[in-house]
Amino acid sequence: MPEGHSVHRIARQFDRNIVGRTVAASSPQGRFAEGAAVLDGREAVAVRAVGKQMFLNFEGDVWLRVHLGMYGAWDFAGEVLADATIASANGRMGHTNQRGTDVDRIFDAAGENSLTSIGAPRRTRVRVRMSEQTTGLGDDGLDEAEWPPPVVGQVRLRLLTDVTCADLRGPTACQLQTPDEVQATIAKLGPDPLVDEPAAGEERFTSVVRRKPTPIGLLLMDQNVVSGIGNVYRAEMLFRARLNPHAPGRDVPEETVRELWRDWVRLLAIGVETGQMMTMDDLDAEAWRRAMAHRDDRHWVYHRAGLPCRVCGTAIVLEEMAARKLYWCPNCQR
DNA sequence: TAATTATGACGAC
DNA sequence: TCGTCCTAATTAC
Repeated sequence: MPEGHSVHRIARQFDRNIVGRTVAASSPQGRFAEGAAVLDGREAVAVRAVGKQMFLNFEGDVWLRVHLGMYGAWDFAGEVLADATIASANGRMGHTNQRGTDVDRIFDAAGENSLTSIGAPRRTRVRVRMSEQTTGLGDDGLDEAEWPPPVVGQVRLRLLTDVTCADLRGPTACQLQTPDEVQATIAKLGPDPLVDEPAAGEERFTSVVRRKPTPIGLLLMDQNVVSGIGNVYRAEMLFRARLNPHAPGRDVPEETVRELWRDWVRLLAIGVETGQMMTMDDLDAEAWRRAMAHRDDRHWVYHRAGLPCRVCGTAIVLEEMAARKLYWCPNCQR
């Protein structure tokens, strides 16, 4: 269940581990058999992330478009070169675990959860979702692990290089596109701070929001207005701006709208760096450490219905907005 | 074992 | 505004 930061991190994983390699592609589940057949044997040549979508380019002008939706995820297994700036050795991407990272159950050479990799980029042997049948690990970690890894559950698409396995399950979209179709898809999306020039993005975002009668709480979630914001970032950004979710876009002061964009630039960067939707970044070092360690200490309002507002003590309200849960403080956000 | 939940988005009224 | 699709982890019974 990724918002924009996860997709950018996933794209980086593909850049490091899949791009530049020839893949064996298959659809164990069968629902993407035709597409997998087209990809099979091709070299991945580039990857792009825009908002919540990832585009993987293969030789021959073939593109794979993936949108994870609410429960989609990529599982990486085998030898995975971790990015130093990706603070964790990444296995499962797209989902969050209870600690709130977008990594789930990574097993290192010692067979224990490994959530930290600091320093220069390095090769990390990772294994996700060890089954009961998994035998003991050798000195070198996963020498005795099966290769390729056994398929577990509903795998829509498996991309296999000599050393790395990437399994896709549960995506809301997984399709092949021509270069023109990729362009058309991206053209419909609102600005993404990591794709567009921040200043240009700010202009686009501001001018659209300031024209609409739509509640700002809906506009932030509208991927045609701004890319990558989901239900968590939406609630948190509105609180950080002390903004009433129901305020029509055109009634929000221009400077406030610009500040919303700049806040998204900031939060997305932190999210990509840490792998966590850390929205309480204005904290001292100790509070930051605590927030990073405990998922429950990480948000101002998200998932805090009925709990006292961290600023004023008023009970956080939960309401439905466009069939999604919206959390906000009726006192702070007037 | 079943119900519930989830960080999305689309199409039919 | 509603129903629908995608899947697995967590919680309730």
